[in-house]
Amino acid sequence: MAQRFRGEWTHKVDAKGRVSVPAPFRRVLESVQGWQSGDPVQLVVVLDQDERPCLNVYTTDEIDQIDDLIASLPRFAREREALSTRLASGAEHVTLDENGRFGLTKEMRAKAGIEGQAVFAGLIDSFQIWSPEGYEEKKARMADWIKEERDPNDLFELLYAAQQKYLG
Amino acid sequence: MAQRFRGEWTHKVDAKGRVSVPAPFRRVLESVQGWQSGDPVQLVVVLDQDERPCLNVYTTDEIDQIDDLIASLPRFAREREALSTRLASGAEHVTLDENGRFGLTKEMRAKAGIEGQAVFAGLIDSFQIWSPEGYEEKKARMADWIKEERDPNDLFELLYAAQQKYLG
DNA sequence: TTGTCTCCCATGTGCGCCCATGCTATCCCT
DNA sequence: AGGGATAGCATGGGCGCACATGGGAGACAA
Repeated sequence: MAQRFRGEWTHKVDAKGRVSVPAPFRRVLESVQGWQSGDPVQLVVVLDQDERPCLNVYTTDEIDQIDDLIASLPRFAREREALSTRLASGAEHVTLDENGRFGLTKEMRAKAGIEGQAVFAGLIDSFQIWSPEGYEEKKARMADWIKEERDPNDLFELLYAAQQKYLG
Repeated sequence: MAQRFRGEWTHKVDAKGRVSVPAPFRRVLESVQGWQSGDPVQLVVVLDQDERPCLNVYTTDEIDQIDDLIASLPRFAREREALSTRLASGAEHVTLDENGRFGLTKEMRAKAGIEGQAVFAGLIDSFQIWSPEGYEEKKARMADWIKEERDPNDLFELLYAAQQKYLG
């Protein structure tokens, strides 16, 4: 089992809009199919599907899987275009420089509300980038949601329910 | 896996009706079967099948697949004729100049409502060209549609649902 | 001619590539 | 255990090239 994205880091956004991807995350990005030492490290940055002010980042393997799902839909289906618009138009293919950095475009920064600092938060098979304030708020909301959704308090119960829902 | 069309760019339409194809899109267009460095870059521009004011652009590989798809439909099916009409009559085979530009005919510009600026929007294996206003409207519609369609919260849920619908 | 499209050449700017710096944590040797 | 060397990492900055855009000259049609 490949390593996964775990942990939180806060990094600076420099004058050119560049951010360093946390080194442990780079290790994961390097673990994709076919990557070799020396190859440029690649990733895909996607605006949040729920229009929250944050960016979702995927490995190329992960995004290939999503692309394949979409490609499996009928070519002119409305769903296909709607999903592609979200997952492709609001996205960007990026390669890291030799220091493990990449540039966030002005639009991306604006939509994610990111200025001087960016929080990198691992989500197992992807990670997110938030402004420090946005991230605090998200964490609070998630905690609330978990409390509402489940009584009483067991995360594993939630996981089990989700499994039932999607895997039958 | 080849790179795919991702991201949004807004480029100018010059006095002669020319537009620059975003460089990352050119890279994808170059990735078609048999292309070599130095070869002219080719693409196919098609008027929208739903008669929206936009242009759909495909790689030559992709258009071949669509042609095959149409050929596989029953010869007298209405869908077949409708699709062929759009894809043949309202389509144009184009090669880029050495700066990565091509000329939009007056007719194309008129039908897509494009004047001073053109928005290029990636859709994984094709991309679209819109006027800035038209594109904003489309995105709003797509967002509305997604909101209606899915209960309550995850875009990927919608993706799974679409798969169920089409693939059983 | 006039208008339209195509092939070149020109230009400025922004982004990506590369080199540099300082910090920290780890390891190794004494 | 302590101290010094070292390697990995976050961050800064400079420079050059690729890219977006403008315009001129020629080709072809009306």
